[in-house]
Amino acid sequence: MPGYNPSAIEKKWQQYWNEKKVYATNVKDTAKPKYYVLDMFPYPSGQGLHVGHPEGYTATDIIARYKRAKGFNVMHPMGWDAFGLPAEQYAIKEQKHPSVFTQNNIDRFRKQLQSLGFSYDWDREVDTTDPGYYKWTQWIFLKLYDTWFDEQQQKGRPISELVEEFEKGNSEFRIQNSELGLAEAIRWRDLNATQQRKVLAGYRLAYEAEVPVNWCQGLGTVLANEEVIDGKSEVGHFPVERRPMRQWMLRITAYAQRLIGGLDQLQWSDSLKEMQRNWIGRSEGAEVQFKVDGTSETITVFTTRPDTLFGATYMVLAPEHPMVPGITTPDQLAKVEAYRKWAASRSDRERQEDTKKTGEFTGTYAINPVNEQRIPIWVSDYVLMGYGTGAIMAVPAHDERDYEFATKFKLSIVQVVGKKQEASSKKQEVNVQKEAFCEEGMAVNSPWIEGLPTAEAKAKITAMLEEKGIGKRQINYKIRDWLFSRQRYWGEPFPIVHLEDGTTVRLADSELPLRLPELEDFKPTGTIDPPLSKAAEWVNVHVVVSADNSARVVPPGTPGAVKARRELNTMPQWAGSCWYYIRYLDPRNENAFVDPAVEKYWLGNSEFRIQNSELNSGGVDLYVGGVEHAVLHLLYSRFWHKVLFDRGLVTCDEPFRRLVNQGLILGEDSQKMSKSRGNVVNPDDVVRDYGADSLRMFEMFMGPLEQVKPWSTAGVEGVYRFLQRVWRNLFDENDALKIVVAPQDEAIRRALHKLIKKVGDDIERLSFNTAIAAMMEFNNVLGKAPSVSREVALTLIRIMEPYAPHFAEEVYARIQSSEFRIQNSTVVSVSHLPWPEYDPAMLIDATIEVPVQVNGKLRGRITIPNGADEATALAAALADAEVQKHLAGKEPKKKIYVKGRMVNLVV
RNA sequence: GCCCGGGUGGCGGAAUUGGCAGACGCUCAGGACUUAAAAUCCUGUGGACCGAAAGGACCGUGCGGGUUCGAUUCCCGCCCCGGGCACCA
Repeated sequence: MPGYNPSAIEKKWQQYWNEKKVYATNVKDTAKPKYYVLDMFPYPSGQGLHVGHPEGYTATDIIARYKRAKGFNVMHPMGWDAFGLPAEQYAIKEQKHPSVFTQNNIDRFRKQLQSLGFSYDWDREVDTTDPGYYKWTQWIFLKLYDTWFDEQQQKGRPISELVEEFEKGNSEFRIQNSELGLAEAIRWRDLNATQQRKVLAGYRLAYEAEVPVNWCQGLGTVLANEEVIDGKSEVGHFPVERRPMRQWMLRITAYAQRLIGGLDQLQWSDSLKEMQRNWIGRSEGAEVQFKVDGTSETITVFTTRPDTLFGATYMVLAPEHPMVPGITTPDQLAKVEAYRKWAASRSDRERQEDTKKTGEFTGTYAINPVNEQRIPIWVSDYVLMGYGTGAIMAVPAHDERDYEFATKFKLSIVQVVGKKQEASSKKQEVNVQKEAFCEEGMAVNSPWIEGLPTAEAKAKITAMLEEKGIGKRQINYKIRDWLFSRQRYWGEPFPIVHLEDGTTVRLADSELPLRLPELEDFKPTGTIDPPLSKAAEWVNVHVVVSADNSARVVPPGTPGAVKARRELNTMPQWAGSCWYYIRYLDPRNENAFVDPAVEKYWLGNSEFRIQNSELNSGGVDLYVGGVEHAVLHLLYSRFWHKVLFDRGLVTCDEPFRRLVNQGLILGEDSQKMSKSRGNVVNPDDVVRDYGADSLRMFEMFMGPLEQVKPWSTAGVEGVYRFLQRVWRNLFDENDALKIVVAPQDEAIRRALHKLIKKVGDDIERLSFNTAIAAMMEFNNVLGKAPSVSREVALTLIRIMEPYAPHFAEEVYARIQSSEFRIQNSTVVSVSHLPWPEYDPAMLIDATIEVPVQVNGKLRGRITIPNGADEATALAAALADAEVQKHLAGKEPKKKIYVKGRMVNLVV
């Protein structure tokens, strides 16, 4: 059957591209500017590909193909984030090893992706479950383990440098460890090895801690804060409870300021940056010390409104605050203890759902340091131990929560902020007895800062507190350290062993990868013991520990060997995806996680800057993926990257320079696609019925990439018809090429040059839908032409290639073979043609049509020479019959000519 | 409650720097081809008004106001939708 037939051509070209490695990247071709375009790492689920996947993947593929044609060295890889719960749970159910299931899924996913004609360099494929990959995940973990954060320099430094600082006895680096109760004057060399390890453990970016964690019984593991939504697990929606457990943590809080600051230079959407800022939650304020009346103790509170200090009429401690038992009076003790028990029994969920104020009076008073007033100290669970100091000064006049509490427990409310007086406006009443006034304004009833606007009042009172030694400026963050261990089998094992003295040491690099033990039964144990506890032989080892605290596993009886137990937890799924974009650059390197020269070219931010670009081109140039990773992957990954940067292992400080979130594709009924609604579209079916090129084109034609939009089968047919129409403009009813060698008429050549410019500009700004519209428009014009020249045909398919690569390749091959035989040895591909240049002169028409308005309303059109001056244009406008009619003989009092745009006459 | 997006025909959307609102596609209607249908091609398709017709005049980008010769675009106030955060002091 003649005509455009995708099923007959697509497989053929996919195979050709694969065999000839048409899209392989030469990483060392550093003479060219680089462009790194990345898709978010897919989890190869058993469900296979969803129509949402090709949306982002087609967008990046268009960019990749376009940039190659523009002379860039393009990195466009794909791989698998393959560790994780679904495969493990399925494997348990099916009594198979998860690796088998994972490999099957990967094969299916790869096949599906290849059926869409993406120009990935498949030789760079990575798989997080491959020991050749996770060796380096473990290696990076050890870099975190071997790094401490220097607050002064705001930078991660090698732990060996901390040891040097300790050895020097530098007073700025006091040896601290609460467990050991070390004295001020302690010298590093006086500590034994165990003590030294315990001290260092308190500084490492990867550390173990006994903390209240999110335990999810349903998943049999703990979860990070970011993985818990409304008290339930993000995966599977199982209930999550607070439970103290010893777990591995990553000190992401140390990087809070850098993670916020780094956002400014990124080309990300405002909403995404805002989500990260909110999650990190920076608050500027002050810490203030309150004396406890009748004792020598002080309570430190954190406030963002130090200007309201004069309005603090009581104080609240979190129920878990360590000072509560000590300060509670004997007659209140029973009540306070009962309250503490009750509060402890409440889950996070209950707390979130029920925000009614509860609490008890401790019987004790504090002294407000600014006015010496005695204020009662209460205990209430509306103050959280995990934020600030776990204690607040309550200012009910200017804080809604405090107001609610004060009203309920009949505590006094004193106004210390009023509305700003503005000369013209009437003074509006603020009645803090009726309602808290939480806005900024002007300090009142506050001797030190009377009459000052809020911002100034904050600054002044903070300075005064610092001067008097009763407070200081303080910045707090909401973000908590990242809980990094999981009680599951299918993840990276920690390259860590536990010694009998209760300390941990790392494995030496030469011990990596630490492979997962083969287990018959890798089900969760039903307790907090991870499945790896079942691998007794693997767990119990003998090691030799070197001076730098790294261990090598040795046979028992080796001189110097000591007993050790391996860490039983595994890493969370996020570990592998934190750095995959680096591994793609050098995926088979066995000696380094990436070759430094390769890293510098592809990610470095100084030497290979794109010419004439104001933007710093370091990192991945374009990253496309779903918004669901806003505070998970994207935060974790930035954190790891900054640590690697600090340690000199990568040369740019942000991994993803420009990031775009593709919008969700809804079902044809504008509802979320779901099996239960029966509105799920399977890409395989679309490819079968219309071909990959139509699927690709339609997904781009639906609307702006970032927007949520519904699927439309009629719309797919629309772009399919478009491809057929292009085909028919080039081939006759017997598929004989009908293009001619004679030059094309000028009107069409002009339209073509405009199209070249339009499509290029639109791709640059990711406006793929308008580029397709322009191609359609051009093709409509072409269809009316008596013939199509070879030059026009080649240019058109070159422009279409990023969108419809199989189509373009087929047409190109037919044009080629009609003219000369293709040598078998050379790889011929339309993708090797450079992007066409447009001739600026061809964009300018000799005459232009300009609308003429009278009093702002469109009344006529004039045709004038392009570039005509104002006088010419106005004369033409005034001479126009329609315009004359509306002027009704009146002389315009104002004549406006916007060059080449329009004329407006005002009468 | 707070923060960030957004609101344009029957539908998806376009209008890039304040300058012809509705490009392009879908849908629908009419026509050509055909014994017929499909496919294909052509014409029309924001609303309402006057006119037999050619044509003419009006309204229109969530709502109300403002700036401007001119506003989908800028400013103020409000309504609605989507997303995020939420006792974080």
